Amino acid sequence: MLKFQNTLTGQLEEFHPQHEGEVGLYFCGPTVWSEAQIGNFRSNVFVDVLVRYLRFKGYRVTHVMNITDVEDKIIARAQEAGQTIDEYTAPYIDMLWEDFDALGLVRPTVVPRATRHIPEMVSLIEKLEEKGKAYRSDGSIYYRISSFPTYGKLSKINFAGNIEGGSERIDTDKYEKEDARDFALWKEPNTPSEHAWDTEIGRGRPGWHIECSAMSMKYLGETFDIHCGGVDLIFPHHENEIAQSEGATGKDFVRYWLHGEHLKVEGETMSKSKGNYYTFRDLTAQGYAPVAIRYLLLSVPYRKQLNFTFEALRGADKTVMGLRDFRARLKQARTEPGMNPRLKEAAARALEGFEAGLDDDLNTSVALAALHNLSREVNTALADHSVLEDNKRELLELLDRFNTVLNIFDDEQPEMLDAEIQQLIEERQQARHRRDFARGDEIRDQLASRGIMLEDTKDGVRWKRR
RNA sequence: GGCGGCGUAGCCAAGUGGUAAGGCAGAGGUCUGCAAAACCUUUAUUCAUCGGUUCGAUUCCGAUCGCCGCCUCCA
Repeated sequence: MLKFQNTLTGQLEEFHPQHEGEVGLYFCGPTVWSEAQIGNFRSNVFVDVLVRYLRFKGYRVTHVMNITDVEDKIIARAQEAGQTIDEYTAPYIDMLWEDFDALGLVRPTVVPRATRHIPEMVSLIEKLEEKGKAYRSDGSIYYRISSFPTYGKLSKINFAGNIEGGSERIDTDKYEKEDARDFALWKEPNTPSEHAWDTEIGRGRPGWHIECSAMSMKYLGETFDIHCGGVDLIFPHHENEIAQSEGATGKDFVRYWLHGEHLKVEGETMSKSKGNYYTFRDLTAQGYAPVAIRYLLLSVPYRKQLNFTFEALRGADKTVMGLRDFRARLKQARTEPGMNPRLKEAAARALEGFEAGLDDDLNTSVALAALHNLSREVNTALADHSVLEDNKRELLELLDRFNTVLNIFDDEQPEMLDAEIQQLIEERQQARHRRDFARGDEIRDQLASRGIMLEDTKDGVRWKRR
């Protein structure tokens, strides 16, 4: 039984989608004004595993990830560069998809862009105005929080006590707001020349929060199943989404709120000033494999802070290699007909452990342990040739099933060798038959320098690319 | 100041009121012409510290120390 820790209720709850067999899921995607850093990708990997596991369980998933391509910083920077908003954001969006592919992230079903959904936002704001939940001030439109009594239910922030303590941070003079907590739904242009949209509610640009409310409800309905994001979005972003959406529809907005924890780097906050700020490309440029980064990011349950260290990343790299070699070895194994009951049982146990782990609020650590235990048992069996034909088939199918969720085995293995390399391997075999080990080692080193690692076995020679 | 999370072997970490998953690294061994790979064995009497509750706590409670996050636009 699949269970999630729901931020809204603070409880571990059984998951039942509102429509049998179908799941609507929204993830607050990136703001495309700079290159994303690895912490962003931890959230992406979390959502990726979540979507993949829901599909593994047989659900049809509509996976929506927005792109915030309009925002004050974007408007300002585009203007500085003399570019349109689309021109300014295009390279960051291209980079996003390259990183997505490299990390093996499944593409979302729908990727709405804020700039393409201004009418939806406008009509949502109009609806709020009609209901008296929004007001105009100084050319902008604000949400009236006093009209939404349950404000704070997601973040559990007690505003009665908080306003007193933290009020210095709110510059009440700057905004003509009724209440310090009120937030902008629609902002008037700062300057007449600034990029803005002419709409029924005036000239301006949307507030950040309204984007997600408008786009999620457009594609998933007024009530949908799962909304994900990083913990930092709980307040105010998701709290405001609830206020806007529920204020407008009068219905529950989201049934399960799941929030991913942040990343620490070498035990500290990642920040540019500390020099420990890394983008995905920083790591791949240092030679770390994307799949190793993926493995490290998914190896710790999403609700736990993950301490990102280079030692751990190197470990992840070795681990992924080991698993990949394990599958390749199993694939190449020569087997006798039949089924070894011990291994059949091991496979069943692995599947059970894998599902039990992921069912428990997506505990990937436990799921991976099940895979590693299977790997050890099968490796042992491989060593004494007790893997039989039916086991091999069943185990390979099982690994493929696991991989639909984990996506850590890439199929690099049986690509065609260059004829030249093939020939060298053949030549080495002949040299070894002549007991000419010097020549054999020479060829082995030659291949190694080209990234082809040889492995001598009783049955012949096995190779792999490194 | 208010609220929340965490502190488990060299590193990343799971976990539970009944005696410590998994990965990486380390040590020894098997195999091998040497390697590599693989396999086997091994690596925390102990879960930040100090108290308390309990027959029993790493797991519950309290205090202390340390780290991280949120408290208006940062995954």
